[in-house]
Amino acid sequence: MAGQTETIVAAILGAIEGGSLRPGGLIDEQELIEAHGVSRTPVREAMIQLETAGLIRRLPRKGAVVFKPTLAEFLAILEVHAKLEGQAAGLAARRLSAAHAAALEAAVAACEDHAARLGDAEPDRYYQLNMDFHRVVAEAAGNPFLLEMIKTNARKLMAYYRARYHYAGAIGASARDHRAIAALIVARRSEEAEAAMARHVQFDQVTAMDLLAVMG
Amino acid sequence: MAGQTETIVAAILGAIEGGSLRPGGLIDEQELIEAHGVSRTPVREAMIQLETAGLIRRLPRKGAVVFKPTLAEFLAILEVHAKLEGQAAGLAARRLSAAHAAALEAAVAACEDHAARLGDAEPDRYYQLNMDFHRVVAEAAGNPFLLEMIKTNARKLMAYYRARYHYAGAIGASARDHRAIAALIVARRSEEAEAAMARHVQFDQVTAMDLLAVMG
DNA sequence: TCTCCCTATATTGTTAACATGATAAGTATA
DNA sequence: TATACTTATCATGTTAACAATATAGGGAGA
Repeated sequence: MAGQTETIVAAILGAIEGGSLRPGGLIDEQELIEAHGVSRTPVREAMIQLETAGLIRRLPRKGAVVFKPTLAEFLAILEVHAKLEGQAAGLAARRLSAAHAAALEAAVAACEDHAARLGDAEPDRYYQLNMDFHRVVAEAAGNPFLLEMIKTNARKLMAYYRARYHYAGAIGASARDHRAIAALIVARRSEEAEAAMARHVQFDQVTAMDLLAVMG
Repeated sequence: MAGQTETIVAAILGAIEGGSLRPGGLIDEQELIEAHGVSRTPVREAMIQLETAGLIRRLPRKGAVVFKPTLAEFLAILEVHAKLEGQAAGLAARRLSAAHAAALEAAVAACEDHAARLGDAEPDRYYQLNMDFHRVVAEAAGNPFLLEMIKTNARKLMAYYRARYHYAGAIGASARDHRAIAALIVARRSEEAEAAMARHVQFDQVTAMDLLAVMG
């Protein structure tokens, strides 16, 4: 009967990543209690963990909501996130193992395949492929702390990433970026890989404004 | 009677930063309960927060200990930390306000003053001045998320930073670095400031090995 | 004397109940 | 009719007690 808090945390994280809990969405404490048959404490502890990680916010007497960054917060997180993803790509170029190289190729190929066969259709599925690509790069960097930070930040920006692929041509452009970045990593061109990844993540302000318009 | 958890968190953080709680040191739950006259829950919640932030570790049946990185962890954190501090310096060079410029000059001057008047003496006091310098730069970057990440990472590396200034000549070298970095920031030479700060933070492996030898 | 097993104890996760403070609703008065 | 005050309800932080589990220590047997 150990680890009820972790179960709740996993459940909430799953709901956030799965998209059933959207940024700004309320997390019903009572519902979680009944759904998992536990008391308030494990749920409460799970909330504290997620709040500390910055993934939810507990508003006084309003309940907990999934973190939904303001425009300023969004830009601030993105600024750092782009840097970290860039570092990951740069390190991956220096440390790429055979296994990671294979995984990287597979991830890029999957993105290209989606773009070629489906075009702009099924953006949510491409979102998953995109996640895979970035995860593989971060893992190939061989720095667990960097990986963890990237994961957490990505979750905060998730809703915007998701919305991104609803724009015409976005998926094709993303897949081409991925191929270019992967080529630089495989070629061990660390600094160029770093710069290319940072550029890829920190998309231009016009795109950012588009997304913010959609997300409200 | 609100905010007992926060009180406990602040107390532990203060003890860590003050140096009375060293990395690897045990955090006595019972002691905190008695010292603050609270029950287990607020203490427990404080522990969860600090563990999520990565500042402490809760070992099963061994109690909670202040996070003490292994060699591999230390290097991994430092690798990311240097990047983030570098970014902060680069952004500060672009965004420096008059108020921050004044604060920066004061922080650097304090470091130089210590080096000139005290030399290698009172390393723990210089440690505080060093913290001030890095905090000012991070604040001048104008990115609250970046600031928070740097703070948390710095706390994890704290013990090593502290030990660093016990080496002959370390304080003088640090103060000179600070002056050079500040000059680049004031001159708005963003990329050079970023590179200089990254180099300053990610000290060479020889130094790292020295510190690890001391810290065990 | 050494090893294995059993028991006692202590730590930790969990529960239910309590206390407090805020918000909302309803009523009364201007 | 609108506003202000009072009351009731609900959310939330906190407490104490309970339950389960692992570890350590002691005793017994080889």
